[in-house]
Amino acid sequence: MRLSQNITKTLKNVPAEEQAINAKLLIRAGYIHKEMAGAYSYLPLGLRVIENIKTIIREEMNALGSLELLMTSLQSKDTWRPTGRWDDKVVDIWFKSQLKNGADVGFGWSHEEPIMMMARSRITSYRDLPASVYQFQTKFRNELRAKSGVMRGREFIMKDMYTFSRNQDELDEFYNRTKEAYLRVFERVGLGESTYVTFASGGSFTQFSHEFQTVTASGEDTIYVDESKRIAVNEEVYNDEILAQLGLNKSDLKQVKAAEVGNIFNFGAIKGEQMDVYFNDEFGKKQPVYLSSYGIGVSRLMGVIAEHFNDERGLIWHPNIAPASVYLLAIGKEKTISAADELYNILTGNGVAVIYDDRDVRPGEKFADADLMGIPWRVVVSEQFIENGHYEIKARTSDTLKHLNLTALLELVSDTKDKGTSQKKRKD
RNA sequence: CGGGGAUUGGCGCAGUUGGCUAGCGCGCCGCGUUUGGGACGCGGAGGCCGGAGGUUCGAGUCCUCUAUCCCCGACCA
Repeated sequence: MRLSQNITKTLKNVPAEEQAINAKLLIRAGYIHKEMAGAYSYLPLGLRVIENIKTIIREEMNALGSLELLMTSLQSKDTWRPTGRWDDKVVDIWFKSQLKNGADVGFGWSHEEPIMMMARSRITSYRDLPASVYQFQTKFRNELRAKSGVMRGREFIMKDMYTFSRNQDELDEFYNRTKEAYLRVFERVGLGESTYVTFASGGSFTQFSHEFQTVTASGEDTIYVDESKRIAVNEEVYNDEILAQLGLNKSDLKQVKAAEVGNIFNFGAIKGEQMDVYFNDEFGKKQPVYLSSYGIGVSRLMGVIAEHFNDERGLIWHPNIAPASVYLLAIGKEKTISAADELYNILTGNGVAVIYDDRDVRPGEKFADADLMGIPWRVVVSEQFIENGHYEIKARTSDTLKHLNLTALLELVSDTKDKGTSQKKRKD
């Protein structure tokens, strides 16, 4: 993209109402716009990050054999009746409204019940199982208090996956594969080292659910991390008995703040029984469908990453999710500008995402914006090096300047992104 | 939902014990000089002071109500 065409401008001042680092940086750099507390729009740059995160998740979910679909945001009251979760006293974060005819509708805060309703008439035989679907959806949750920028919104983007299984073993097998896939997702967005599989409350369904918690000072949860085992325990289930059960020693655990970026649930047969979703097994016997559900907060993930990777100059995106790989600018007049135009076309033609700062402003401003936006590579076309066909290149994370010819430049900026799932790579 | 803080051009802020055409910085527009880390000069535009009601000769400033935002806590399937 040409920066002269971008609708946003970077800001020197942050709106005073934003305290969270993620919101400050994302707003200053032009990634998001606040509509109201807990509701943010994704501007062109922000949307690119969201889409890049989604692409990674999509690849990993597809590799599990799950199929993408898209459910509705409007939900019927009847759908939620069997489990009692339409009741505001049971679920206190509902947004609700009425149709013109007076019928109640809810705005989806989860799609567990709706997916079961959908499955009821479609999954009728053991031959239909196992099956898995996922979606990227806007969820609505009427939080009493929105906070922390995009980390706890009333409207947010979530990837939710639902898997139907014939029995507990089959469910567990998928559950464990998904756990691995989730770890790959967090690895690929750059949070691998600071994200832990965390034992958390399983609600009324199982003893535990598994959360994926990223260590960050702005996190809302307190967890106890065993760094060598790469496992953590949420404080909500932290006690001697459970530590013994998990084989963890109190002395190995470190208490840290963390943000929940993913959560996976094992519902067993309960949802199927509650919602009357049964199938006939090979003996013609009626059996409940086993359900498991898997969530990743996509927009929250962007916030956590922004919180996690930044410095005094601004954001620092991992190459896999950055809105562009290269921030290109020319210093000088006609000659360097036309050389930069040419380089822009070459890079773009080679599939490199480029933010081309073609604005008529001084270099210092462009450097500052390149840093604030957090683009992995900064490429400068200048008179000094144009003669021998060299470009100046600098990584966002380093102060070292390199001078490379076109071939070397292309190689460098294309190499930083991974090319798909590690699963895919193995198959190749 | 309990407690605390805030609301004045697009953004950040100032505005004394109520007083005259509500200021400053950033940003924006025009002209010129500039061009390797957010340049400078000159000239401009832009404000129902969150909203409603009240006190007063006079309200950004005082009173009442209300809305919104932020933070701490509670909540978070």
